[in-house]
Amino acid sequence: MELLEVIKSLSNETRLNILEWLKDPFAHFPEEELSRDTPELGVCVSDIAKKAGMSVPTVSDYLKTMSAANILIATRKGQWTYYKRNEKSIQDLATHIKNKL
Amino acid sequence: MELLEVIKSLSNETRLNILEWLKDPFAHFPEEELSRDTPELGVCVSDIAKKAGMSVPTVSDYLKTMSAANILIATRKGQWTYYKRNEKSIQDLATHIKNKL
DNA sequence: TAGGTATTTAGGTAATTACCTAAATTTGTC
DNA sequence: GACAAATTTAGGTAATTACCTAAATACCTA
Repeated sequence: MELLEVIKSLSNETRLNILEWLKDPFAHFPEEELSRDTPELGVCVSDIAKKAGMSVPTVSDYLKTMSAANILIATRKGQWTYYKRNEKSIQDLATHIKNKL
Repeated sequence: MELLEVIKSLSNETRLNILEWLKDPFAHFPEEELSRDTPELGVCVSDIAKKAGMSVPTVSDYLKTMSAANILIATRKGQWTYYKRNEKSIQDLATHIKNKL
């Protein structure tokens, strides 16, 4: 785990919000958006961008940064890219801070 | 705890290094520097700046940022300001990431 | 009060990050 | 192949962060 990269990927309010929204997508995104597709893959870029109130390219880049840091998992399905949390990496981060930092 | 403020205070390589050096000062700073004063207060600004290879004002500002985020504890004694880790806040951060993020 | 050391504050420039719009790419459908 | 939708890439500007030097402040001791 590249601690600095992970921390940097979380050092922005919108990115931190996205991570929290994805903890419980049904609480944060309209049901009709989620149920269009397989919700276990996560939420697609444009739905997240809408929720964040930011442009799609900006949010696309945020999501890419977070999945490069391994905090999110991206799944391409057709023309959509879905993002969900990488729970293992998030727990690894907590453990690393607890024991090593 | 202001999660974003804490994360931002850690989102820099030098600041992250400082936090690690302070975990075991005797392993990272010359003994004669530490023993000049009461080591339980931590390490003074100029010793940390020397170790980091950066200017004193830059490091002074880094340390201020980290103690504003409550990750370090500052103690002024005479003309020196000593900094040590705030172990409780670091554990709180780990717990917060584990359970809430 | 004078002078020395440690630190902080001020003020500057360079690098990075935060966003945007426009253009290009990918994938699905007719 | 042509068109449409979703995403990504490119390229730009504004804001923030990363540093520095110089100046100011704090505290000690003679």
